[in-house]
Amino acid sequence: MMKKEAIIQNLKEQGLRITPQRIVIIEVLLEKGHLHPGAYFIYKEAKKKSRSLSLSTTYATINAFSRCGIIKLLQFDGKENRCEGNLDEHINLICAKCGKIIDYEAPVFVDKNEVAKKTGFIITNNRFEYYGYCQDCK
Amino acid sequence: MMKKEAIIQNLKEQGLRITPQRIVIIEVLLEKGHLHPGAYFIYKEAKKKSRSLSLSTTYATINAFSRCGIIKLLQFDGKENRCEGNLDEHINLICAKCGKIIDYEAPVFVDKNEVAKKTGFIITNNRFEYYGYCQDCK
DNA sequence: TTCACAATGCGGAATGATTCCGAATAAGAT
DNA sequence: ATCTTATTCGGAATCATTCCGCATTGTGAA
Repeated sequence: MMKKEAIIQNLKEQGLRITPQRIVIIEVLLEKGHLHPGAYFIYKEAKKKSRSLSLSTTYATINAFSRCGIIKLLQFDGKENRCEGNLDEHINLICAKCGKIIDYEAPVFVDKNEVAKKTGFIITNNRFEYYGYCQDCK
Repeated sequence: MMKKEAIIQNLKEQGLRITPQRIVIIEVLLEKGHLHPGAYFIYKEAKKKSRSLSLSTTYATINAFSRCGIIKLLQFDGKENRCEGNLDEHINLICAKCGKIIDYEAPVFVDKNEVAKKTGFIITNNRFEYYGYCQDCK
């Protein structure tokens, strides 16, 4: 994940305004990003620093950051969605019991040009996950 | 995907009862499984054959089939979940515009034993997806 | 075949994370 | 300092899915 100043610069270049709310959310993402935090967790953490922050602003900010490529949203049905700061192609190991998400660096050898040639499908994004049980829960 | 009789046999062995509702849903899955249908689509199709079928039964049945390993559920936040009959490890190409899902057979070179050794994580299930635009939508 | 009973089906209400709304506020350019 | 418009806020709305209590029905045993 980028440094705070670089993120702010990035947002400015994309025409987004830098607000106190967005700054505290950036800080939370930098401090807790490795936990793959959900919106509510981010909201709670950020609210400690900026008392008047609302949940809907947190959602709007997360979505804006995702559109800008600052973070990636991991969407789950029935459960909370989660934020990811590691934008490199990797596999997420997701514990079915405690919900912990572990980044596992492993190159996935798929040739995107070959996918396009075979199927006509243009790849813009990916999602690789293994479900199971983490060390603590198995 | 298995043949109808094999699926019924499989369900019986796992202690599930064979009801008319379940039979028509099996039929729809066999006929339309390649479309990766959602619960509502399955409900609509199955209702043509069995007039009194309810949506909640359709959900319950899909969940039961998923638990029995007949199908796999692809869960999406905000959108409908989708059913998958292809239980082999493969990558789904998901069109961001029309929602079409294409099966792409490609071996993923991850050694599950090595994952367990490195991280202590026991893999039970997987989800590999590429998002982008299909031939018709790009 | 009938019986018994747990599994299943049903419709409708509840759920809950997320989005939407309109009015108030404030960031950033001139 | 002023103006424009993105952003914020709280609460209401959304919507796929699950839950609820009660009615049916599949299935094994008698």
